[in-house]
Amino acid sequence: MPELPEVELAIRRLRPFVEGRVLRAVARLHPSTRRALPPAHVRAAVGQRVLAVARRGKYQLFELARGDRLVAHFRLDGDWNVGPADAPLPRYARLALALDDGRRVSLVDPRAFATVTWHRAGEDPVAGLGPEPFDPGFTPARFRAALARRRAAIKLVLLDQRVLAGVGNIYAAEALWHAGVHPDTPADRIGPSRAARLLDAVRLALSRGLDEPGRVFATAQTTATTHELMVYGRDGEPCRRCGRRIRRVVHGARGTWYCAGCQR
DNA sequence: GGGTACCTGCGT
DNA sequence: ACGCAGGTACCC
Repeated sequence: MPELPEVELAIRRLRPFVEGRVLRAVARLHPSTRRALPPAHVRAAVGQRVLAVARRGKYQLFELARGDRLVAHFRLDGDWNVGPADAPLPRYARLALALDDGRRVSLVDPRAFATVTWHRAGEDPVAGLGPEPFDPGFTPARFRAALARRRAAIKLVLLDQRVLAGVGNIYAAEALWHAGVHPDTPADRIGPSRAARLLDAVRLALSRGLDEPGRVFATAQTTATTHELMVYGRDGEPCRRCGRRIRRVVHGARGTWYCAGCQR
């Protein structure tokens, strides 16, 4: 599932191919992309140069020459494929951008949940989105103040993109494990020191997703390699810190995995 | 705060 | 053949 780290890595791979290129055509290949991007918006985007690709949370912003933007969101399993424009489309291609150098960027998305939308210059396409987790201005005190306004389970609050941008189901569970915080803890009962620990844990969990795969990383209690998960999806397996069986519960129709031994 | 829709592959 | 998974928008 693409969360902040996977989206960031996808953008880094894509940038060399699209920055500076002109969009020659946009093909909408599925009802989902036809709904999100009507013909008038396709016409507005075609012919423009892509100046840059930026990320906000899990959103990808294609900055076009006239100041408007195409904004992509991978949702559950979107990804980019880059290839020659005359090659067969990849399986599950839902949208294709033809570039002026003969290449084609395809949005590959089996479940067709991903969206690409167009936004006029001056419009904020990500209004209401919370701070970036790695923004140095996002301090533990600000994080704690945001949590203090919420009574819901911390697991749900971490997923709320208005509180923090880019954390999804996987990294929320991972961060709570790193911080030793129980997922059902009411957010407003997390004090300054635990908030600071949790913000560090969010950053650690996201960093591991951004890291070179297979790199060894260590905490005080554990050693693991990057992209190895501590709790997510490990129902019934032993906790890597204390050995207790990882449990799975459901929060608002979404699985949460945690260790009852070391998350309080 | 919960419920539903969107969509398709996959596990059962 | 059935039903679940999941991020977000939109319903109340």
